Amino acid sequence: MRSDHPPGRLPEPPGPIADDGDEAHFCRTCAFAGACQAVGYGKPELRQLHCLVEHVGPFRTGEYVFRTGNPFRAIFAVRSGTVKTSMVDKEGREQVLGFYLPGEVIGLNGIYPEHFPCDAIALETSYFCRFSFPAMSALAARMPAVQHHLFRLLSKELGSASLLAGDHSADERMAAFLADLGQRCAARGFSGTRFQLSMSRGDIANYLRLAAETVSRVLSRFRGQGLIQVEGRQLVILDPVGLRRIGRSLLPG
Amino acid sequence: MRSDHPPGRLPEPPGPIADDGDEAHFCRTCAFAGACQAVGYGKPELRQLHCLVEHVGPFRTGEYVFRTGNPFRAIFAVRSGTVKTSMVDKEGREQVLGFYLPGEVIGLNGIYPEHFPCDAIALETSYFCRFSFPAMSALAARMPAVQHHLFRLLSKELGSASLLAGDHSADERMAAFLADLGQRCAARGFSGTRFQLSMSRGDIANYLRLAAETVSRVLSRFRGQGLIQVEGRQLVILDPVGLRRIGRSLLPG
DNA sequence: GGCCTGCCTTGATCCGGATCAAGAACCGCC
DNA sequence: GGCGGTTCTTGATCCGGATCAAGGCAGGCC
Repeated sequence: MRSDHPPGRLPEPPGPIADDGDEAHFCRTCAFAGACQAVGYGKPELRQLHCLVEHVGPFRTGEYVFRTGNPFRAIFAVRSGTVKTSMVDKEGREQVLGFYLPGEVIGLNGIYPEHFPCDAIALETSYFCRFSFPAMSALAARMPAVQHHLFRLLSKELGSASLLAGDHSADERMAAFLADLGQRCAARGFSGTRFQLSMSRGDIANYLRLAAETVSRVLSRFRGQGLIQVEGRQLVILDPVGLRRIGRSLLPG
Repeated sequence: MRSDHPPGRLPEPPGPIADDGDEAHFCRTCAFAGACQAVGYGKPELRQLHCLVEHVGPFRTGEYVFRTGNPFRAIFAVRSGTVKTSMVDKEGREQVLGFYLPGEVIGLNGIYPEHFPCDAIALETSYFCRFSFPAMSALAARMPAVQHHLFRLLSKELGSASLLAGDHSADERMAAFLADLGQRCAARGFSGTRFQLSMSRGDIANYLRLAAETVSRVLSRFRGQGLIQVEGRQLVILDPVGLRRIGRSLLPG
């Protein structure tokens, strides 16, 4: 949801995710921050968690982090940048499954099939923390906090997957999408009301199961209603409450 | 997908799930059979897995196994009968999330929120194995096979949740639904081509994000095409290959 | 028996969003 | 600079499935 190069279009300061933390504190908004805290900083166990992490990147826009069918060996936490995951069905139609921001984890759906069931594609230059899954499982067995954290991550993703399933109007979907994105940006320490859409209209449409033209029209309508301000991929949410109200049937809580 | 009372409408013999197995072999088509095998029958660890299971039921048609908001303490494996899980959104509209057959597990989506995010309702008289989740986690920490099995269950559910998300025609959805159901019945040792729909047309429609009338029409059309035979809730799949072809874009594999 | 209540089916109509089409804005590249 | 490709926007038309409406059928209850 942000460019990792100073683009001159984003009014925020570089942001807290710009770099990973030092050895002691790990990535500041790391996907495993919760687990680390539970373990307790400074404990030897934390060192073990750090040991199985590998920093990978950069992946440039359009590059694959992993591909459908690749053997599942690791999960990835976004360190900076944005990724989309998508499947290509038997008819060759793409199906966007999700967008992931810094601090979020991709690859969990590869555990069961033991191969990644989807592609993960960088939407802008992106960096990741790579967690070897066998190593992580082994560590989880010795550290209940890590195990529980993994269960939680899986379960959380399960919850968000069922949200998109409902039959909702284009307006509801779009509003919920924007409100959710804003909220997730805010949770990562960015502005929750002013951010970049790093994905194309086509990707948004595909994700929301709409046509790209519909996405365009709804955005225009929302702008006309004073809910948002859009200029290309730069977005400002003017009325978060209104947006949230429109999308409330899809939104958690 | 079957009645647990001899209904006289289902030509199959009582079926292998009619009762749980003995102490040593546990439920024959148990959701944790894989974990048990990995542990090795007869090992003391298996005894521990058995210890944390509690057999609950019967739940009569329409009764709740758990409700939205109930504190999450356990997961449930269906021993016999069928369940649907559903959420009620802020507008009061029901949203069916899934149907579960013997050997399948419900409640995993409660881990993260620590409360069940949905209702689980018996569609016919049903029995369950209740696994205390704290106890199960603790056991998982000591038994890698159990831990891995839990990860797999979660990840598998993640995969199936994303299937419904795509935009597919009513015919595709319906065909995929029937083919999937048949396959799951077969995997549990029942007939994969001749079974009871234990859910109403309304529930199917809701699950597939269609109107009940559409479900009715598609079933009639499929019958006309010689794909299936339907009489109330009794279903016979006449052309599994044809059905599978229609629904192939949604079906795994 | 008669009546009521769900559930299911079938027909008629309507509407939201897909699709088709055309043009605008914005690249990167030669 | 000019040019071709991609992305985005907006308008016109079309269609699949929702909605409205009516009737059939089975089970439960008085």
